[in-house]
Order: sequence, then structure tokens, then C-alpha cells
Amino acid sequence: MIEKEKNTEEKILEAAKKIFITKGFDGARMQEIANEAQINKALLHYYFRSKDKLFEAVFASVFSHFFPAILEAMQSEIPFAEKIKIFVDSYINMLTANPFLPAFIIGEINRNPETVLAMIKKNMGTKPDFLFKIIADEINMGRMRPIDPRHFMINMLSLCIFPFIARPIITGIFFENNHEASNGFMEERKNEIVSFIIKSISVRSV
Amino acid sequence: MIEKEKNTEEKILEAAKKIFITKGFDGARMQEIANEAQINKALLHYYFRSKDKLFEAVFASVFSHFFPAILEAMQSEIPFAEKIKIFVDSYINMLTANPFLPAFIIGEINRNPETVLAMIKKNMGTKPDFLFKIIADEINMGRMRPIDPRHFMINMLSLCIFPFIARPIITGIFFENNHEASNGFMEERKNEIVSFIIKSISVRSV
DNA sequence: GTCTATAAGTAGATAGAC
DNA sequence: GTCTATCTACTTATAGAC
Repeated sequence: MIEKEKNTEEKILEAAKKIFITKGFDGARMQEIANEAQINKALLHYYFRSKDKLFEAVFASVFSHFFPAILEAMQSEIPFAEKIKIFVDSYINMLTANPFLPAFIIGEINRNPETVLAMIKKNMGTKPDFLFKIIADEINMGRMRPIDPRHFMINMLSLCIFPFIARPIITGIFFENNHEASNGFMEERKNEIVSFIIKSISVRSV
Repeated sequence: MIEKEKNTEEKILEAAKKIFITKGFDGARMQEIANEAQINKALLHYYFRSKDKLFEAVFASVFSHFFPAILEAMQSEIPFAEKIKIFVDSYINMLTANPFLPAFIIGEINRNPETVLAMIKKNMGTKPDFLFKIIADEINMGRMRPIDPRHFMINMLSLCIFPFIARPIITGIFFENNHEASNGFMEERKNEIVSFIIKSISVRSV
């Protein structure tokens, strides 16, 4: 059997992921998840006691994708500009593969901020300090204009993530709902964002 | 009577706005809206036939804030850098006054993209073309590096809006939920974003 | 483990008195 | 216009057979 038969728990999680991501917690129906998983409702409760528990399981699984392992690559001894390029490329690749991730996480942030915050803190560990150190070093070496590392990180994340959040609008307005064209545009953004950031941190005065 | 008594319809709209914005369409309850408006459920249906109609009314009202009238100011004969500053300042002021607006609109974009898209198109009119022309002129005059106006607009909006979407996270991680400090940070971003953009569009090579 | 049937509670919406 | 009471449909969750 060529890995075609998944066990029931996996089938449920996969189905729940699809429904929760597209409908949100409140909009999702246990019946719809059961249909999607091709089982009946009672079995959902057998595996995951309640809708809440099922959502938690899905969120934890989905959330783990949100901090690409690529952060590790930023430790290497390559130039800062290369690190930015790796970060942006990786993030946009991840979002292209999981376009609904940002909206899903935002929904949960608003529904349940404390829980999400705790998960983020746990997931990041000491990474922020580490990133801040890289930036501080770069500034001290005179290779980057002085800039609050917090603002810098937020700027970088904003440029990567927001377009995917606003994607239905962008695709509708700029590309008349042509998704291929929209994909190409997102691909373009990789270089666009890197250029934008690199220029903006240059030490030369304008 | 010093404008203290609002008519019922206004009371309902205000209450509905509060509940829909914090809970989303699916999470909001007509009963909760009625309580908030200090009336009973039946009256909600008397004024607005259904939950859908009530939401539509709220969304249309809220949505109108999303395109600050400040776009008009960008027509004036001031330098491009000044226009950017006005745009960013206005947008962040608006978002500071309405912090939940972005998440609310994103929720509706995902629930009902076509309707939102239609509203945006209607609201913007010919403004995008107008903005694109300003940018194209700036590039042709050699005062701005060549950059796709669509990317430029999205970059500017990303830097302004995204931090408000991610605000619960930012406030939690950087400011241990101290909202005053977080407000100060958002205020700082005005200058931060403008510097970031101005440098990034400079024609001087890095 | 998986199913059918059903309980228990809640939602939006309406009827009808005042 | 505003209220109370109620209908109908749907939702999560459980009981119990196999």
C-alpha cells in the first residue's frame, strides 16, 4: 500500500486545517470537517474532545510553519545583504505555498491574543535577541544607517506579509482576478523588496 | 436635551459596529448587539431585516474611513517627499484612532472578497491612475529611481498598515502589553517609515 | 474505532400585544 | 416603535449499538 491510506487522525487534521483556514473558527462547522474527512461527526469528537481542542491542534500544527527554519541560515558568515535576500525569498516562498496562513493567524490573534502571543514567544526562543545583535553589529561597523532594530524587523515583515493579506484586493484591482499574473507579481516582489530594503538602510545620505 | 439621546437606529449601528469589529461576522451575536444597544433583539430585525443587512450597513459605514480624504492633498504642488509624509502621517493617525479597522476589513475580504473588491473599486474611482501618474512623473524627472508604481504603493501601504494588524503581537513582545509604550512606538513609525521610503527611492546608487 | 440517533442548547427571525 | 414570547433550524456534543 503506497502510503495512500492515511490513518483517521491525520485525515481529520488535514480536513480541519482546510476548513478552519478558509472559514475561521466561528465559521467552521464540525459537520463540514467530517464531510471533508469522509467520516462522521461523532468520530471527530472521539479523536478530539471538542471543537476547541481540534482547533488548538490545527493551529499548533499550522503555526509551526510561520517561522521558517531559514532564520538559522542568517547565522552564517555571509554579507548582511545576502541574509536579507535569503530571509525575504524564503518568507515569500513559504507564503506562496501557504497563501491563507497570514489571514488565519490574524484571525486567531484577534480571537485569542494571549494564547497566540504565548506560542510566538515559545517558538521564537532567543531568536529576536540574536537578530537584533546582527543588526546592531551592522550599524556599529558603519555598514548600515542607525535604525531601531524593532522598526527594521517590522518593516521587513510588513513588506513580505501584507501583500499576501491584501492579495484578493491586489489580484482583483491590478490583475482582474488573473491568478497567474498575480503569482508573477509576488515573485517579482522578492527582488523588489530586497532592493527597497537595501537602499533604505544604506549609510550614504540622500 | 444636549444631543444625549440618539435615535434607535444610530444606537443600533454603533452597537453593531462595536460587536462586529471585535467578533467578526460569524462570531457576533444579534443578542449581544441588542444588549450593547440596550434594546431587544426584535428591534434589530425591525430596523435591519437580517443580520446580513445589518452587517452590510456597518461595513459600508466603517469602510468609508479606509481611504483618507488626504489622498486629495497629494494633488497639490508640494515636493514628492512632502506628499509621502502627509500620506503616512494621515494613515497612521487614522489607524491609531481606529486600530481594529484593518483586521475587520481583512476578515470581510476573506469572507466575501467580491463585495469588498467592488466597494474598493467604487470608492477609489480614478485615484490609482492619478497616483501612478505622480509616481511616473517623479521617475521621468529623474528624482526617483525606476520602480513599478504598483510595488511602490503596496510597499507604502504595507509599512503603514501591517504593524496595526500585528499590533497585539508587537505590544506583547516588545512592550509587555504596555499600551502607552506601544502607542509611542507607532508614533515613532511615522518618521521611521518616511525615512525608510525616501531613502529607498533615492536615485543615487548604493 | 466507527457508526446512527438523539439530546441539549443556541442562533436568527417572526407573531402579535401594547 | 417597542416589547415578550415563541418558532424553526441548526450546532456541538453524547449515548449506545455494532
